[in-house]
Amino acid sequence: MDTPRDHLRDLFRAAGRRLTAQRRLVLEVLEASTEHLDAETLYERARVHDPNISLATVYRTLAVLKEMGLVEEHRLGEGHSHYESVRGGPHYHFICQGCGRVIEFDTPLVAQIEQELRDREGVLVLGAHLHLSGYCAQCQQTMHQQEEANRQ
Amino acid sequence: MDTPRDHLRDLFRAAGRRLTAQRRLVLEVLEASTEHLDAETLYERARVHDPNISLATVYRTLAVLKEMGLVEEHRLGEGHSHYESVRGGPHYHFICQGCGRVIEFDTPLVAQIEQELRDREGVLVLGAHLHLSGYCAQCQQTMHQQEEANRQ
DNA sequence: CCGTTATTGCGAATAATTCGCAGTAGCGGG
DNA sequence: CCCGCTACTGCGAATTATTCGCAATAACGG
Repeated sequence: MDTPRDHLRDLFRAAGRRLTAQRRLVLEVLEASTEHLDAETLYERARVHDPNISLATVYRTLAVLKEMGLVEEHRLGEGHSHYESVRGGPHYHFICQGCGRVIEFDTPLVAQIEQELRDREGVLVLGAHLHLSGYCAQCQQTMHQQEEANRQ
Repeated sequence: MDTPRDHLRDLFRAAGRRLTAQRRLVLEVLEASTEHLDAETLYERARVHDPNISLATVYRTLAVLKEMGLVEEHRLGEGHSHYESVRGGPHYHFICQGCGRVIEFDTPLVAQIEQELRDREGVLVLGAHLHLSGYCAQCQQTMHQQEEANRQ
């Protein structure tokens, strides 16, 4: 029976790459977090376990993991990216323009859209990012209150 | 009866902003293109009509237009953004990881997803980006051929 | 036509990511 | 278990994309 670790090494071998301590570490840090981490945060957390790891390696590792489909990159409107390990099914994001809060959700309708596009265009869909934006319930209320205040 | 130009000025006035020649130009360049332009390209094209316009102004104008909802920003995996003037309905993108080709499409299912989220979370959805990726029909074929070649 | 002040152009500053290179370490084979 | 090949790493410098500070300019309401 395969241990998860062996399985991981096989994945790398199959991709013609080497499973290094740094790559394992980056992946572990990502999997240990439920949030989406940016490269800098990831770097800091990884450094706790390996003070010698470099930021460049973090970036290079993220690129590799992304290419292997183990990690997903999100660009939520800021200047930098956030990364997340791919487990469970795909899921999508709503980001509040007021407070920056991110709501994650899932829906089978995206798969349906992929299906449609596959049928219509003959494409092979490997990844899907759905990024809604607007205002969360809380911020909508805040805005209404401000409007009333301005009207005085 | 309003001319389109007057209408544009009103839009800016309503937002407490001024309609300058540069802003008009950036918008015109964007509307004249069917593709998504990045800031640099936009800058070059704008310079044809106004050699003095600066790249900083292009960026600032894009930020304003985006805030006003006249322009949409797309981050399709590269290091930089692409911009597109908002006309017609919303539409979504598939990008081929092989050749970089972008297929635009539309589907009412996204509106349905928005609806669901609105009902479930009480959020107000203002923008939706759906970004699928994978391989186009052509690149899939190319890949199969390469695989066979490697097998020899 | 005037005054206020948003906007611009310029070049410098930042932020995020990538690169070049010399040294290190995976891992397949003996 | 050791060797050799070469992918990978750390480092600091280089790029790329975008933003900022500031003095000069120009929109537009009155």
